[in-house]
Amino acid sequence: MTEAKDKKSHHHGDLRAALIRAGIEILDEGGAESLTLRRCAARAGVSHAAPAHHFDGLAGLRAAIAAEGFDRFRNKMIQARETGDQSPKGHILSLCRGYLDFAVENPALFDLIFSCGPMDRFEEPPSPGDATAYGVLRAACAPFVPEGTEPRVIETQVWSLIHGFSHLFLAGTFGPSDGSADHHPLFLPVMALLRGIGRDIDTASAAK
Amino acid sequence: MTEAKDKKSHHHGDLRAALIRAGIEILDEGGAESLTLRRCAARAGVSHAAPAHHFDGLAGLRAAIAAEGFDRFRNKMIQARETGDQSPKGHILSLCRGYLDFAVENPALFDLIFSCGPMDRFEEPPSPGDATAYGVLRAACAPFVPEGTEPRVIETQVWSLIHGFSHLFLAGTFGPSDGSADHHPLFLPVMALLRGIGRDIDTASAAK
DNA sequence: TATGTAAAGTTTACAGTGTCAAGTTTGGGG
DNA sequence: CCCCAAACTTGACACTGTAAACTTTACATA
Repeated sequence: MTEAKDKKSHHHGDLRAALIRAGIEILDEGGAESLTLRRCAARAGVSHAAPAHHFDGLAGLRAAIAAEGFDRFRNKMIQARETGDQSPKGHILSLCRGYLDFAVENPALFDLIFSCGPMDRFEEPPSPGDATAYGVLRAACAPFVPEGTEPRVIETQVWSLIHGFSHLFLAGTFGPSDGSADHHPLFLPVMALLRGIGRDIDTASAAK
Repeated sequence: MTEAKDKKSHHHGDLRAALIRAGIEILDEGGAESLTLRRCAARAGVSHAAPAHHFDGLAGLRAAIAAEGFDRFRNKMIQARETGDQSPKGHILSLCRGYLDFAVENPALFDLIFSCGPMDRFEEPPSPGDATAYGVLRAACAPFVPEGTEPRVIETQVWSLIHGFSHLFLAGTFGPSDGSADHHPLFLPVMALLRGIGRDIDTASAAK
């Protein structure tokens, strides 16, 4: 009856995917507070207890939505990386642009992604290459890693800077967003901090 | 009956403060999900509808708790600033240490602070001086602001970097926290990015 | 083909939740 | 002394997550 892919076709087709889709819609229509098991079920056209057969309660649904959001996040960054110039610096800057764009366009989903426990870790490298969102960042950072330095240091610097800016921007810390301009005027100046990336780290003067 | 400061002493003493206190306790015992109007009321020893006379619903209580948390946050940073060495760089590094410490020690409260809309803004300067949390940051950043540069740029760089690191650390992105060490091993290396602070900003190569 | 079985979905029920509308107590000012 | 408004209680309602029992369906197997 309903068009199903081919995954599981007992009754609904694939209710699991439908529930995740419904959840994401609800999320960016009404924010995090309005994400509800019963509402997702209603939008998917099933009874309120149906999701229990696919997710471990509301927490399970949120985790599944976060995983799907993480996928979209990765695709956004892959796409963003290719729009900038082809210099290593251009790669990183375009990546950060994509990061901020995704956060602004999907604020509730963005928050959820970082509220459901870690998706994947630096410790676990992308399976073949660039499979994970962190893998995308890692590849962009690679040219800036000095010999003998742990890549994670550079990656964490970039990641922290763009994530902090995006999160604070979303929280309204930098003032009301103009809405007109596609980006906050502080974006480029803040990213300029990455100029000094990859140099030696003087832990000596910072240790005390 | 109960010991009251002297604010309002109709029945309870000062229920408002008691509810905020109860809320913070509940928050770091059971996390954000367990913060409930009825639970706060019960812990404060009043009926479930009593909070309605002091806060505008659950959102109002959360906002009040966030405001109180913001105060503690500011005090933590003021205190942290004075523990480091007296160099400008020491000021900033100690401040960032305090930032991360607060986030780790009060994760739910930290999240709440940045989930209830902006507390104060860069636009509104600290009343006389250093009154707000941003004022503390501003003072620490002041020595690094080159002549003719907008102070907000430097402040936003520092703020974004330490906030992003703290938030990602809390989210578990950097892997499970050891728990043993007082800080994550990446903290100092990441903060080393601030070495290059205050220099000219080459918007030219970053514009494209 | 007939049948049994397990998954998928429904229905019912229950404890908590926020919120509103009343009622009740209390304290202080006319 | 009395009255009134603020502080608090009580009761109710809609909504939520969750668990249990029940019904339907699709598929494997005999």
